[in-house]
Amino acid sequence: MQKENNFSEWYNEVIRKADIIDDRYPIKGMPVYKPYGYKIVLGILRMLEGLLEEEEFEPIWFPILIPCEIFSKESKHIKGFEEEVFWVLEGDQKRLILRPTSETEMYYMYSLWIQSYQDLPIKYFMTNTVYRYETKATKPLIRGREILWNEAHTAHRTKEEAKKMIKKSIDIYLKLFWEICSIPHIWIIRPQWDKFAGADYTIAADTVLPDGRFLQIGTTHMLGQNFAKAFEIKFMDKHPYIKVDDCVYEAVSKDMNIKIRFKVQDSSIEYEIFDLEKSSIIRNGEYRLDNKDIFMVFDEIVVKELGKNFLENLDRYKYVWQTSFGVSMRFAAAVIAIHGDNKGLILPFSIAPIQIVIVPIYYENSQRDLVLEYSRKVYESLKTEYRVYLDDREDKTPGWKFNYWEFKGVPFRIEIGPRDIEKKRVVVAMRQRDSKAKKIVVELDNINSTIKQLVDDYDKYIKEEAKKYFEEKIIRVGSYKDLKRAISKLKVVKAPFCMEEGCARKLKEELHVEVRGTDLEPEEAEGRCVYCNKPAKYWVYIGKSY
RNA sequence: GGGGCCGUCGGCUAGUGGGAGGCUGCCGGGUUCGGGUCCCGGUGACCGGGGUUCGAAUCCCCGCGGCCCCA
Repeated sequence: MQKENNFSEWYNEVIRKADIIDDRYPIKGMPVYKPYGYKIVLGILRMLEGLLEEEEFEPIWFPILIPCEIFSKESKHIKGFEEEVFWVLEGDQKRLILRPTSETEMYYMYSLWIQSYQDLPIKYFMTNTVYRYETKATKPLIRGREILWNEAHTAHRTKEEAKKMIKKSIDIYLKLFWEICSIPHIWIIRPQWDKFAGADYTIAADTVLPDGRFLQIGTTHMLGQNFAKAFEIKFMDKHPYIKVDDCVYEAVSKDMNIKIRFKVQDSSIEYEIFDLEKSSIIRNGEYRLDNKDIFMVFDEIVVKELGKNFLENLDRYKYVWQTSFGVSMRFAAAVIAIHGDNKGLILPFSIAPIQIVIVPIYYENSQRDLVLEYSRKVYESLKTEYRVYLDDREDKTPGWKFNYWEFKGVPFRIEIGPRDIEKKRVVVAMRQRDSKAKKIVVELDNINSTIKQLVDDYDKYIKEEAKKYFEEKIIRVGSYKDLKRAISKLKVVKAPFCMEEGCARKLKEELHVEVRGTDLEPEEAEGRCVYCNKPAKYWVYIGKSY
């Protein structure tokens, strides 16, 4: 089983043999996730939930079914998804769908919940399953019809806040992807023709699998006010008048360089309009209050004196700004595919279902009890801090167990035999890429502190390996010839591009590659488009993809 | 959306019109145990439905499922 030569075969074999999935369940694209595999996926999702909760997101649950009228509300959204939803019949009527993503069902309720700016921001997440009717070939964890994932949905008062949330989502995912799981990846702004249906723009994290294909492991969407308008998610905003003193209020327009100041009296309001540049009063006046709300009178004065444009937010009944972002179990596929080797899985320490396995070794029955007792002691001393498993099966030889647990990607193995008991030590073996485990003799007395150190070493080791791998996967090319050669060598490329959709389509037809998009800070290109030879606009990422 | 290939014990596979066999796993026993011990015995399958035929795992049709290629 060669990972480099035939990745697809390797992947299929590993996920079955390592007890990740059993795909014999007879529905296309719906395999069973076995405990070992499910624990990996859950471990990742729990880490993510923890990170979200640190940022004051709250968990929430919505139903799995969406009435089709609600689903259809945002026109671009439904266009993007209508062909790939599962219908649920009510009687013989197609009225319900299995959610393919939760924007519509959530935002239907958001419109009921949000009334005031004080209700904002809303930051909810949901770990759930979504359903997409895939007709093409499916692949466990990578493309299925049932997707386990975590989606977060926020609503904000201003565009700026929403933008900040986009940035925050990237920070959160960066922690999960790189710091915790050591998956190298790049953040890419998707081209307009490839954004999420209903979004203003989409930013996605892409990694590259060993077969040279991009795999999207996380996405974050600026939804703008598209869903807000479709679902009427409006709120009464804070008035723009700032109280500067007793009975004195001010409003400022930086665009117009103008400030207006109100002084509230018993039955009237005096106002002064300043030119901020010249710091002089342009004009002033007085208005009768007539028992009206002072802020309504402020509005009247502003409109009359300065026009509706003075404060763009004078209409205080506004649509929210929204973002949504998600990470699916696809990410677990990246962890398996990128770290694994020809001996099976290699798992990041923090998400490994079993972090340390203890293998007792003995030659004759007289040693057996002693070794097992010693092994149990070591097990007890480690189990509060780590997920440890004592493999005391007697029908398997130590050599068999070594290979078995290495296949499953257990980071550390502790070998305990008669020699170790004598010397009050253990042998710790660390999972290594494509070679036998690295063995380290550890004194029993400082086993806990040594393992702590070894965890750091292990983490650093898989990060270095992954980084090396990833750096070789992305190649900068300037010509079509080089692009073609790179693709044939199972790489993805960064190339100058004209940014025309038609050009991207032709590239897809000819080389079956996709234009994935630009860097977050798009890198301007000076030369010619790698395909059509017209002047290039930006360097973009191009490659085959899942 | 279009095309191709495929489906045999739990897994891998041989058999292409007339005996369903091997390896592995699993169960029992013995032997081994610091890198997948070895031996003996047992267990276990033709994806579902229809058709052709004296006779079908094998040929034909439909369905379900898998893999690959093209748009």
